[in-house]
Amino acid sequence: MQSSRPVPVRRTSRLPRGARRLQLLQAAQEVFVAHGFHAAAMDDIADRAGVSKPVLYQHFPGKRELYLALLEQQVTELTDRVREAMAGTQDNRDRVHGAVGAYFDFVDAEGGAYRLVFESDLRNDDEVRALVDRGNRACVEAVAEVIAGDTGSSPEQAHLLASGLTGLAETSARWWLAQKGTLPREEAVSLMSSLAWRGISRFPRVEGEPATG
Amino acid sequence: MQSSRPVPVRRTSRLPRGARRLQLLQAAQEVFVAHGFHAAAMDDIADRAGVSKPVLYQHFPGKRELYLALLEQQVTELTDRVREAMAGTQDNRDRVHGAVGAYFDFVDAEGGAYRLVFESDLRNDDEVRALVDRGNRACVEAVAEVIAGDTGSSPEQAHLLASGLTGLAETSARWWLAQKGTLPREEAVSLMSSLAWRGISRFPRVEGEPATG
DNA sequence: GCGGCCGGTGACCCGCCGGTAACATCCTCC
DNA sequence: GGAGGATGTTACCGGCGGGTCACCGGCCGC
Repeated sequence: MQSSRPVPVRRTSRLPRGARRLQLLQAAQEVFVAHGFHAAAMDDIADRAGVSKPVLYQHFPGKRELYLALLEQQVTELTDRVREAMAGTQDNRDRVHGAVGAYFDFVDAEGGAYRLVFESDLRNDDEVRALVDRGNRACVEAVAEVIAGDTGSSPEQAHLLASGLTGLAETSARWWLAQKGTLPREEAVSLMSSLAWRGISRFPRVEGEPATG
Repeated sequence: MQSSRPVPVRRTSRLPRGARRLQLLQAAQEVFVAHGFHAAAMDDIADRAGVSKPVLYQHFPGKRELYLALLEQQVTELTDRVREAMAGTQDNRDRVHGAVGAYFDFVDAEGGAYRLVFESDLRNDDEVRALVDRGNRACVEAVAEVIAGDTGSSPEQAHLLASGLTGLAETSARWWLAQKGTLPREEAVSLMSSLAWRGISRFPRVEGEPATG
């Protein structure tokens, strides 16, 4: 009963520029996450998007720039989550719980995009290194500010402590992800935030903060 | 006054096989550390050793194998340091201090070889990933054993806690290295081991261990 | 209904780099 | 003092993959 027009369902009908760009980013992310930067070929990405290679170059100047666009997204994603966790409360115990949770959520996000940030195989590229470092420093800074404010630590000490705590969160989140299934998220987050909190609370001297279980 | 024999001081006189092999490993490590696996060319390594490329292939079957040999050295180096720190005392506070110190020393070793382990850009290679993971797990395991023994934690909890502590040590060590000069090693290690110890001591329930300042 | 243009394609180019083949040199040992 | 086997060298190959060129086709406005 329908018109029997041939229209043989092109694998991916033509897309307006904006939509195509998003689809390409999606495809590129999947490939980069799965294989890393070096093992990912532009042909792979184009194939994954059901499109030919020149289309990629109509939207991005090169492989590296495509990668950088995705990386920046994820770096921003993580730093936002961490900053929100730190700014969202005045209770330091909650801050720790929230920040640890932020790392767990980031790592657990659909698609494994965290790999771009934590397992990039292009860190020898100056721009990539700068981007990743900037994200790291932003997270450390957010934590260090509170530490410096609430303890007698020097800025150098506060930053070192903060880097340790972010490392604790990142590493345990990744461990939990790898062992997924053995511990529910909430239990893992609670466990690790307890560890972090017991460590950092009442450091050198706190300005009046109850200890916690 | 000397004999005017031409003998134009060969850049590197011939070497017996064993010595050459060591020299090549050294040169390769320098190049891999400086540029990572992908950006390092076999020609670079050969040049660095003052030798031509085929010599490399007389000693190693390929670039990947050369890299793996170096990587394994460093993985072993780290796990040995950590295991020694855990086995070298019965005092858990000392264990924490020693283990944190192990990470700091590893990261601070001449040549920056730690990058092979912590910043490898070949983790998408199965064998590389397996090697790095094995090292990580060995460190986590060494720490988790003590935690599981001295607290009421389940094995899963103990391993998660241990992974967090190793992450704390690794990340803070690398931060300290990057900021080198602002804090002396002993102060940094003491600070971070205090943080870790305050966190982990008296976890769920310890079997009788004094808290520490 | 047709010209232009936007979105898309197949085929190609070429530089880099891992890996090798063929040849040179020197040291040893008899 | 010369055969033989290490040790090294020069010159080359081949393919992988990033990046581009010339071309196609259908839809839109006149």
